[in-house]
Amino acid sequence: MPHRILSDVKLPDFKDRPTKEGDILRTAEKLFMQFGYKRVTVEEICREANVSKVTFYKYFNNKYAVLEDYMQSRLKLGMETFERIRNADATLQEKMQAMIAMKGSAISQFSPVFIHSLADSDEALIDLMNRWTDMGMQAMRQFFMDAQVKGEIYPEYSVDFLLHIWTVVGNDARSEVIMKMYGDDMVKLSQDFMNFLFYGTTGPPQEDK
Amino acid sequence: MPHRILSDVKLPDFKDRPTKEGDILRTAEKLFMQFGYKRVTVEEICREANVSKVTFYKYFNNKYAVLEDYMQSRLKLGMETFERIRNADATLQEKMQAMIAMKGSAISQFSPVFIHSLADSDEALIDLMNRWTDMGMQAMRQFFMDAQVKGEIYPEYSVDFLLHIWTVVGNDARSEVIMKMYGDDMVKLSQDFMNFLFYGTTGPPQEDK
DNA sequence: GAATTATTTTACGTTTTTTGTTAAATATTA
DNA sequence: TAATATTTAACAAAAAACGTAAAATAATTC
Repeated sequence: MPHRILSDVKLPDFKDRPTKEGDILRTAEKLFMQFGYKRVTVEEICREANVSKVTFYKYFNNKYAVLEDYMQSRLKLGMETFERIRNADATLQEKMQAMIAMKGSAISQFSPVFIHSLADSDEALIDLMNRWTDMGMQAMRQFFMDAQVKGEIYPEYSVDFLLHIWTVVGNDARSEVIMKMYGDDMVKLSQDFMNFLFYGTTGPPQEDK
Repeated sequence: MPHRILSDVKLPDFKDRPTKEGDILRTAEKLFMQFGYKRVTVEEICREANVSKVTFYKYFNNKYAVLEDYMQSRLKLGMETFERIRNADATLQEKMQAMIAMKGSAISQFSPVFIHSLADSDEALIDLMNRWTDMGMQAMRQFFMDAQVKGEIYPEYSVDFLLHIWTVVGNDARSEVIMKMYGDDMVKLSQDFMNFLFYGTTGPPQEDK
């Protein structure tokens, strides 16, 4: 059931939500990803999001409600986006680039810390998330294996190593530090990351365009 | 003032401490780095370190005492080690490899999260740490700039980008996931990381030994 | 510009978490 | 066997986080 143009792919974030509620969700996402669910307090979310506690409790019953809301949106959007990229008419490199350029590199949607912190939360949520994560990892593994067979990737790396690096660098690509560094020049950002992923510090071969 | 053989360089960890005290320090380090100082509780340190609370309070007055102890050792050892590598008779690549192979990649001694979490702690500690961090970053920047001039590094990358990637990948090199992945095959680990840093997924040129 | 709605500030009582200590039981080491 | 180290369990005290209320400001809408 393929196809759509790759540049068409975009992950909408929570930007469609009314400001304050969106601020809360975006901030919670950031904090959850970095520190896990439990370590983050609602007071902290409020502080970081520039939202007062009253406003918070106007939109959400408690921290857990934010988690549910966040997970639901992210999973839905993430799955759609990933499938589109997967089925797109494009080379491996183009697809990887699309995933990086995308806010939240699709495949590493949830940080290890976050996943771990959910150990004793709602069963249904965890299951859903695990299924999604597994599916993503599986697909990514396939990407890398194919590319290795085709000789596009150095065959000595273990697939697990590549998978891990991809996760780490992917997560980093949307970190605050990087964002500040590149402003909104997402093109340059994803270019640099792609070059680095493919060619390391040595940089791309010189016989370019 | 230079010189010593590079392979001579090793960062002793807290291994010289009697078991339980060492366990506490090592565990605290890991947790502090990942989550910052404030978010970590002494009960958590105890749990992770397999040490009872009474034993903890036998060796340390409180969490802050652990922090001080940890910082002091790390800074001292880190500075010595870094200086040795810096002054060693070796190529840039060899030096970088040495830093990665070293437990704790010297330059990115302290995680951003940890540093940030110290915002409202003891002045003296913070100053010390900042001086050390700045020094390290400065030196690393010099490394990269030199290498770029010499053509060893793709000149299109900004030094800030390289510095950041180095920090991220360096931090990752000692993450749990990676450790589990490589067991204790530190040679293969640092080899893979070096290859990746220098040549990306494409891997090293084929005219090898 | 008046009325409505959204948001913040402050304050507070309640609940939960974390702290640090005690005493007794169990391992470990010399 | 004696001395030392460590753990378990229980606990009071302190600190942190929760969730709500009332009144004051800000922003929006009509």
